[in-house]
Amino acid sequence: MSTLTLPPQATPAGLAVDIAAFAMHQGELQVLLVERGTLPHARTWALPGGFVQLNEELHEAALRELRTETTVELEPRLLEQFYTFGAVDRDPRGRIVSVAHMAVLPHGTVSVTGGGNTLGAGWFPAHQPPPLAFDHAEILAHAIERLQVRLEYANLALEFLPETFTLPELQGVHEAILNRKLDKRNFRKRLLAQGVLATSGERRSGVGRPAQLYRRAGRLRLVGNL
Amino acid sequence: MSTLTLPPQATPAGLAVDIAAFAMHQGELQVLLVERGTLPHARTWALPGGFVQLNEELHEAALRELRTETTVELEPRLLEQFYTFGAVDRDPRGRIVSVAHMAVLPHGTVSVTGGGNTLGAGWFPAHQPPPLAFDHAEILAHAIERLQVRLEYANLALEFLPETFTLPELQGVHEAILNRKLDKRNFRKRLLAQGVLATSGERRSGVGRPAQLYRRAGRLRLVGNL
DNA sequence: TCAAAAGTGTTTTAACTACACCCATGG
DNA sequence: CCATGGGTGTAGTTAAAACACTTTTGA
Repeated sequence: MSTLTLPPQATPAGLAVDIAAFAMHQGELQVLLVERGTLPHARTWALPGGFVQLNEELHEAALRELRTETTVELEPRLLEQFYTFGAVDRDPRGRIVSVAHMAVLPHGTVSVTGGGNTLGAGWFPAHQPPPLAFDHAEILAHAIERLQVRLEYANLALEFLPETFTLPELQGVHEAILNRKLDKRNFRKRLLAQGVLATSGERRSGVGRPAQLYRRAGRLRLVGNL
Repeated sequence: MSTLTLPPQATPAGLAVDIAAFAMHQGELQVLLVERGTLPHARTWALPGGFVQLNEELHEAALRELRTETTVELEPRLLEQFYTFGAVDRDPRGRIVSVAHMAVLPHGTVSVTGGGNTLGAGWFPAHQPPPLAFDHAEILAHAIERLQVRLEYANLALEFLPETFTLPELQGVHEAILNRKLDKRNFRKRLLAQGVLATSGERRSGVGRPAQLYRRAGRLRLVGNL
């Protein structure tokens, strides 16, 4: 597992992945964090992540770390590498380069428990995270930025919701990601004009007037590269 | 230089950088390639690149490789990491992960010669490159995509030009990067409305009517991260 | 005076913003 | 009947696209 035929001029560095995994809970954008159980930064919250194995692809490593460090029940709906953090001094253990990924976990992904070397796992407000280990605060900030960019031209918000959903729910996802309020009428106009939503006939009961249910009319998203 | 205190679970991989360095020549977007002198892919054209040293930042490694593999006279005006290519089988020597960078070399960067392990270096049409080693064709394609995106909201095209330039020259840079023709009147309107150009008084003589010279009125670009 | 390249305006269209009231339901 | 949340339309503004002729210079 550890034998390697690198050329002599290659100075091996530690290769890691970190994952900023997002979900919506209580109408808020939340990020999945783990409490580190080992040094450095023991008992500090961090993004889930770990070292890449020699025979696995980067996004496979990200998925594996998500699954072993936190018990999330569902498959991520989107997993995308967004930047590689490689500052010489970012990890006191030596030169460790982290390929940072952004993941979207679908609706229903709620209970998370620690696993592997972590003391625990939990959801935290993505826009106001607790103090984080290493350079993970920076990584998280960039992940949110990328999430906001993706929101525009992929219809990424759908990934946060169950198969059928109402327009106010969808608007809530957009607002939580962008961290600002949107105009109801303009939002509906824009989304419906895209033609990617189909009405799903039924209605969902609540406190006030029932809302029209929609489902996606279009394509799927891929987990993978670029 | 090669001693490292990585934790035991870290499986060291080779860490490399590759650079897609662009410049404008003869009104065409060109990319800097080197002819490999060593196996694998000896005598094949490739993006300049190489292994990152343990004590250097990723963008420093990219600059160093640019300088040692190709003799380029000038500093790049922009150097930006854009994606990390880490497929298990992308390099026959073993697991080597490449943090790909995009660079813009300013006007005047013309003569390039090989250096280091390369047999030679030269400029090639970026949109129609020769066959490339490893996964470098894919890397180059993504670099061009990123260049096109950056063109919009950074005024990146200025980086390809000397300090003073004419609007037709600037339009030519945009057209070469986007690989399509633009409308002269709309281009001028849009660029001048941005207010980042200042007239530079003088005029440059040529075949037809002389053109107004401009210079940037605004900010500088940084070499570095994000 | 001709060739060659620079320069210049208007109209149409699409997209985004701001903004206030009525509707359907459950309690 | 009232509280709660869902649903609807218009007018103004801004940004982009299409489109053809005149001006300045050197040869």
